[in-house]
Amino acid sequence: MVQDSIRVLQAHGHKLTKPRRLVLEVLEENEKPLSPYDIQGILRTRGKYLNHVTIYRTLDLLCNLNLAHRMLSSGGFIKCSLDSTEGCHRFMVCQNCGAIQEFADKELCQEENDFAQNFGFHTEHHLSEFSGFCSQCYRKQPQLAE
Amino acid sequence: MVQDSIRVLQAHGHKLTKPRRLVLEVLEENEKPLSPYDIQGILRTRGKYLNHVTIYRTLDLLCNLNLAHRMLSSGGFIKCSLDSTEGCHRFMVCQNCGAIQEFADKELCQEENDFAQNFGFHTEHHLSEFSGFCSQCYRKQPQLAE
DNA sequence: AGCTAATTGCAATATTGTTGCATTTAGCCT
DNA sequence: AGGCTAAATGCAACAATATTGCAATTAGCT
Ligand SMILES: [Mn+2]
Ligand SMILES: [Mn+2]
Ligand SMILES: [Zn+2]
Ligand SMILES: [Zn+2]
Repeated sequence: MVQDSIRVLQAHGHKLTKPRRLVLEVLEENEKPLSPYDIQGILRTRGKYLNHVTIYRTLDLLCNLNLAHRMLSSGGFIKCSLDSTEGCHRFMVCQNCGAIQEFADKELCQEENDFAQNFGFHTEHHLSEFSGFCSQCYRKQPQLAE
Repeated sequence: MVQDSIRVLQAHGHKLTKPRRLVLEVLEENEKPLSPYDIQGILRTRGKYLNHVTIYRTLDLLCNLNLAHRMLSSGGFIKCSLDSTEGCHRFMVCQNCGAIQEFADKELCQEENDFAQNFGFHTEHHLSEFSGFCSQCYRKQPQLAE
């Protein structure tokens, strides 16, 4: 919900502006990653103009608050679809249809922390992207996954 | 070793050219991620000029062969420091000094695969970046990690 | 309603990435 | 060793993405 993001935004002392609400709305509606200029384009088709600088700055802010993420695979931005996963953001990216599913798992985090600990590394944040095939694409075109 | 990468390169039917060797050497020497233009700059200080297009194309190739990776955190490229980890590339990134340590773990992969399977997702590749503090930075400035 | 720090838009610039095509070259074959 | 050719490079032009400083606007407060 856009409303939830707005709450977080304000809880951190940021203002709720029209541009920020518009960007949040676009991210909310799109399950696939969007570039800053994608967002600008989508808004333009609705008669809403935002300067790209504003969009960049908004996305920066949202990423800092973990309300959005930048995907490694595409470089585009996507809304964080989970709450209270501070420090753990995991994505399954279908290499066929591009669909993205975010998930989180405390046990996985724990195991990863332990593993890194062996190197003397103290983990604060976990970020991962698994690429493969979503259930639909796997069923439809199993040969792709050979 | 640059030599190892060259072998992989040739095993896939690609030519070993001067530009490719130069890029491999630069990646080999630098433990931190470099952008294409960084690489060009480094080479220039040695009197070696490479067109940026060539560097882009070389990095593309190296990434496709899993001889290099593009880091999520910085966007820069870094040499893959492990062999035979086809489909699994994990990094610990020190948020203080920027040092990067690559590692891999089959068990972790298995658990992640199983987890994704619950969503009907068939995982092919694992990519992850953990950010935190390397042993040195953690010792020196424990307050940073609070 | 008025105040003010935060935010936005604008303009200019910088950086990063792509494409088509002529030239060069690595690896192979005499 | 010298020639052949597909692969790779460099160049030029362009396209897309990203950053900065500053003046104008505005959200959230009193
Ligand atoms: Mn998230
Ligand atoms: Mn690797
Ligand atoms: Zn799919
Ligand atoms: Zn460190």
